[in-house]
Amino acid sequence: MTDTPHDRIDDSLVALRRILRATESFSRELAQSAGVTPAQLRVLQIVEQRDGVTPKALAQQMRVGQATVTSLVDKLVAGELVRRQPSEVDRRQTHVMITGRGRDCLKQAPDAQQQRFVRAFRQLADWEQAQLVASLERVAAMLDTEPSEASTVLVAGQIDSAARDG
Amino acid sequence: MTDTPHDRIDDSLVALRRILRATESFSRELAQSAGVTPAQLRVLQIVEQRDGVTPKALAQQMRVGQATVTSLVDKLVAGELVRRQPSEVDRRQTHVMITGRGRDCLKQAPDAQQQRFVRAFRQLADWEQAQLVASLERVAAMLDTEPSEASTVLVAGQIDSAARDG
DNA sequence: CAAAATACTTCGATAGTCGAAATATATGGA
DNA sequence: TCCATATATTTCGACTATCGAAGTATTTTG
Repeated sequence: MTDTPHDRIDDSLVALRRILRATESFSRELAQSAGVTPAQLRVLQIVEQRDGVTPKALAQQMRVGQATVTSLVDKLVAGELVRRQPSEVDRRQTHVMITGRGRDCLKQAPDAQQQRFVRAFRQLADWEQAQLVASLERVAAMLDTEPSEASTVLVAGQIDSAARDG
Repeated sequence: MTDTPHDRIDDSLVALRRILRATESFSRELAQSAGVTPAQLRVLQIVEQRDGVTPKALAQQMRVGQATVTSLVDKLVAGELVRRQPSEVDRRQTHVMITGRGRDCLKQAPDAQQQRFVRAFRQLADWEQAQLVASLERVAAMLDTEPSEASTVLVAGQIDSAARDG
């Protein structure tokens, strides 16, 4: 037993995979209910938090090419969830700004999964919560060496509402 | 402090997001180094574990449409990583079988990220490992209500090799 | 001021994904 | 037996995400 770390690693990875899958599918649901695709939602979330962010910064934070960002922003602009505003300072740049409709879009997502998580989390004892956070952070550190650019909260809007109304 | 579960939930979600991102990008790297795309790799992993699996089962396990599976299997077949074999019993069905080349493909992936995880994990004390697994499973349960169909190990092939050679 | 760098968009290509329609086979009555 | 219905899969058409390369506009540098 002592010399079978294999099983535990295996279990960890299975659990990680479950987390991954749940989060993926949550992200898909959420995006759908908000009327945008997951990738578009990521952009929208970032733009909400860093209003006026440039496409380049978006690309870096999301770790995709600028061309991709252009195409995603195009779609959000078409849906009037964000708008482009040319920079006054450096006219090569544009700023991506969230619109009222964009904010609404972020707010109104029902997000079954996340509420479930939040609800479950809040029922844990204090020490359990603390331990869970510590464990998660530890795992994250084990996986993620990067300076960890974008640590945009999973779904910023919902956290507030879900965590508050208890 | 006691009435600010907000921060902890927030921290959890940030950590989850980091895990998610790390796993995503790991999955991409891995897939690339194996010469297939992430989605194709998922198929390959499942086929390795359940040799002769049908497209329908694949679709259910991966939670995508059958059309998607067809297209993914097409590509793997083109690369000779799997082959299709018509069922003898029910001739509507086909079985997807992994080839030698497919197995090689799964084995030879370098996977920087995962090795890092495995290495870090194995350096933890016994009780820490146990606790981490418990926490991960707990979080997975909190996120994932489903009967959790596909819990294919994250990357089956690597675990063996990485966990063994210690 | 000309050359090089930078920010962004456009264009063409590939992959994943879906739903609907088509095809082949199986099964269950009458 | 034969037909209607159900099932397994593929094909087809459409859309999104993504990339790299080329193009455009602007800034910085020498």
